[in-house]
Amino acid sequence: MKDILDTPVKMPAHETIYRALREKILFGELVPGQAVTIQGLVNELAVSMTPVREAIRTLTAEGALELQGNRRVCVPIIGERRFSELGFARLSIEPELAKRAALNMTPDDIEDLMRIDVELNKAIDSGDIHGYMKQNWLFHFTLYGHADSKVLQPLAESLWLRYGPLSRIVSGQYGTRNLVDLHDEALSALRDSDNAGVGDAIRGDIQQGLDIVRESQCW
Amino acid sequence: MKDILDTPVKMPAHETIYRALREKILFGELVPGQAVTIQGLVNELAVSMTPVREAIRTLTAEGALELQGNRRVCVPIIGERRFSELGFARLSIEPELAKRAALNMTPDDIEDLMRIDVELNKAIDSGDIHGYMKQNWLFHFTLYGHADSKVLQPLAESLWLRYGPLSRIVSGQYGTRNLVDLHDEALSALRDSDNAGVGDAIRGDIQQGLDIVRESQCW
DNA sequence: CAATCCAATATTTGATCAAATTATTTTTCA
DNA sequence: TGAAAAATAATTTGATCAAATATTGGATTG
Repeated sequence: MKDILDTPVKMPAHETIYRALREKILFGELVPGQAVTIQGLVNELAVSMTPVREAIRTLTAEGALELQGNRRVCVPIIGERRFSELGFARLSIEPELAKRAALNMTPDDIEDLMRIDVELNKAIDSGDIHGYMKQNWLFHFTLYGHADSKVLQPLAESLWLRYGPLSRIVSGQYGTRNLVDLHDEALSALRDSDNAGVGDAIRGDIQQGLDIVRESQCW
Repeated sequence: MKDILDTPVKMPAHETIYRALREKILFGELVPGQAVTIQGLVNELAVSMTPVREAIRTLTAEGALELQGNRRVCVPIIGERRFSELGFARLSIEPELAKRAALNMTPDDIEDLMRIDVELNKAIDSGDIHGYMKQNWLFHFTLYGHADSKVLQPLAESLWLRYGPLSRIVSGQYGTRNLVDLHDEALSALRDSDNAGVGDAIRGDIQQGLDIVRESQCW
């Protein structure tokens, strides 16, 4: 019989490597165009090739990395065309995910989200770009997590992996001062159990972010 | 300097393995719940572990395979909940993809699609389920291919990888006799350069398929 | 029924080979 | 002779394999 405490204390190396790389991409530590070499990671992380290869394969399948013809991989460069697709997909998936999440959330869950929003605003006020990136991600995905979705959530994660580096560039250019979001509207709708309203707030939040990136013309 | 003929004659082993497995899942040769072991593939395909691991990682990231807690992998079992998500995502992505594809298609491209539709109908008439699965996939994805989409198309492929096994089960239960589609409507809209109409036809086609699977209650 | 052992399987490593990039040298032509 | 192009060598990187290690699930046994 399985124990209730089902926490696997030991994580496979490929999983560890995957998470480390993923974080770097998601929060913009790796810039678009930057090469990611297997051997480089082998040396940097003191592990063997196979788990590194697996981590890279996973990230590549998720769109976070891209195979260049010559069997090299790099962080993809997003042009206007792909940005448009990314925006369409995010607007199609994430509001629905938020709506489905709202359906399942308890007052405690909402408080968790409020705490994250507080941290987020602190990061904005202090100009901490990495903190902003992280808390913003955390806000969206602790929300989405409550949808208990095995299909839509991975899709959203894949889209954020591609959006992250772009967003990081824009934040780096303009700082965090004039960043705004519709998280308060989302939280307010959550408290009112207005599920559709949560979806609408998230849609607005995404649209706002997309507009900022589009205006910055970083391609 | 590089030659104009840049055709890589040799494909990496992990790519070959990936494609073979992918086909089997896509066209229902592997049924939901079926286990996929690394060693099994090593013996079956007479290759080494590393490329097999990579192929499995890629398919897992695409949702075509699923990690069971105990580091085993199997073809995922789709329940009602996930089916609903799958349907929502397909309806959100694929009509848009079709619309964008229509924008770029020449009369020759449309003829290619008509030829595929002829083959598809032959497969239906002869009760060839595998042929039906393959030609139906081919119809949708040669269409989608013209959208030249690096974001939406991979999403659609990922969704089909999960939809395939389900669709195969239903076809196996009821045969190909009463299968219908809206491909003629799509082709007709294509000939009229009615891009939105192409999207609508594909939406209808997908909805029809979803309804059939839902009615069959295969969970 | 629980603890322990065993077989099957997954994970990781280090080594080897092949391909691609970069650096260097040689050749060619004005 | 000098500069650009071509060829070649050296280095880096990727792909594959086979062996060693670790984990899991089930059988065995007390």
